[in-house]
Amino acid sequence: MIDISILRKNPGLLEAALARRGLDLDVGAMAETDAARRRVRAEAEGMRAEQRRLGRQISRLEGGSKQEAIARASEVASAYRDRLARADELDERFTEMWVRVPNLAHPSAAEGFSDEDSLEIRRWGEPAADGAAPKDHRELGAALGMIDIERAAKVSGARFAYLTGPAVIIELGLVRMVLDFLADKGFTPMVPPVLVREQALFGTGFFPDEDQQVYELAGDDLYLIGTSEVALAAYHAGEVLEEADLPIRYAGFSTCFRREAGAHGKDTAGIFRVHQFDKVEMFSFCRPERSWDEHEMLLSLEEEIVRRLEIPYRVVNVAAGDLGASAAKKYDIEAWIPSQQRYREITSCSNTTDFQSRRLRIRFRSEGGNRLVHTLNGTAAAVGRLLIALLENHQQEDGSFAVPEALRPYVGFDRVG
RNA sequence: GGAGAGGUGGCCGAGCGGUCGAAGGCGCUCGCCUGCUAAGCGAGUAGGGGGUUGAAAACCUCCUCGAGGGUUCAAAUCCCUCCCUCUCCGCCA
Repeated sequence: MIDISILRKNPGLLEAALARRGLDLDVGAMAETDAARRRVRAEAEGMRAEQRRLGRQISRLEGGSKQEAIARASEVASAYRDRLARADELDERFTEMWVRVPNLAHPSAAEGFSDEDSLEIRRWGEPAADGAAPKDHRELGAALGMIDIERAAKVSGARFAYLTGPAVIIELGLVRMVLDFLADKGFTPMVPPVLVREQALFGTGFFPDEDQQVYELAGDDLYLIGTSEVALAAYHAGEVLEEADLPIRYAGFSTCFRREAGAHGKDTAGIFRVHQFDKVEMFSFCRPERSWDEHEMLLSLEEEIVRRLEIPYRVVNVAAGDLGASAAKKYDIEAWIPSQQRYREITSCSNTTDFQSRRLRIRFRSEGGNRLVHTLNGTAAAVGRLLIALLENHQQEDGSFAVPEALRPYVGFDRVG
């Protein structure tokens, strides 16, 4: 949710912002409904004030004059109820529209509407030439006893995998390496709940826009998170934080669940796009003034992790029209995938400014009143995709996999195969 | 899963149909006192909408005592549903 004052003071600006995202929402209807709801609510409140005045008199009256006053108050009360119902109705109609308005894209977000419009910022490392790394992660994973997709299909269907043997040790080592690295930078490690209420998903902006991506439990009003961002953001919902405590940074490790509805036929090979994977996610609550610095910092941490794993990558600035509802700006890191001879997304880092904190009511105490914090999130390690990048980029001529130096102390071996 | 007790401001905690957005305490802010600090004394201190204003301040007003409904002229207070916490029993990694 964005600050409503832009609708009241500068609807043209809002229209332009929506156009930049390729959205065509009826700003005029929003402004009209907003004005109507305020007018009607003011009328209702006037009636309510009168009713309360009468109520206070009644408590001091006796006998006949009391009965008379009660009759009068009764009339006012009923008129108020009608007006209030009308105001609630208008509120609801307005909210339905307003909730669809995404965050305003930052001026520095790339122009365009799809992933092809992403703006490359920089590259690092030497991409393996075609043929130099002959096997894809699927072949390697099967040959080295690390990934079993066929049996996963038997048990759970398409887009699932068993990680087996050395892959498990590598996952745990990777997670531990990244948590150590982040703890050292002031992040508090967390293992959050993976089942959350609807409110957490609405608060983070996944609802109503991306509800088709989210698994819902049949018997309970709970949903499986697609990223620990949801549980980490909602952790401080409704709270007033101390300014001196900011920024508050968490490193959440959790399994993530995604329905991948509408992705049929896309990335069907291997574990690039699966329904379940484990991930370490960075999340930060900070003062609004520093969120753009914080964004750059989170990106730099992501890059450092990928560099330590010696994976060639590039950083892109995602196009405004390709952003999720909550993000004002987003950087993706894309790893070089030799078998595909192109860069593929392995991390993503967003500044959601006050979009989530407004919905979740997360504020901080500051001079002159409480203010909304800014929230940011960034992938530290998406295990499945990192495993792909690691296997393909560090495969050896003899078909084995060489563990990158930085990871060796955490896994206890230096090669597989 | 069964039984019981609770959810009140930044925190603790009283109130159990009207004068209550709410006693008291802690914390915080300002002032006084004091070699310094502590203590003491005095004052202030919930959040969120809307209106008014060029904007702010000031002012007016509504909402919020876990959430949502209901009864009533009037609800923190009575009724219903749900959520959460605690205790006991059961079950369990």
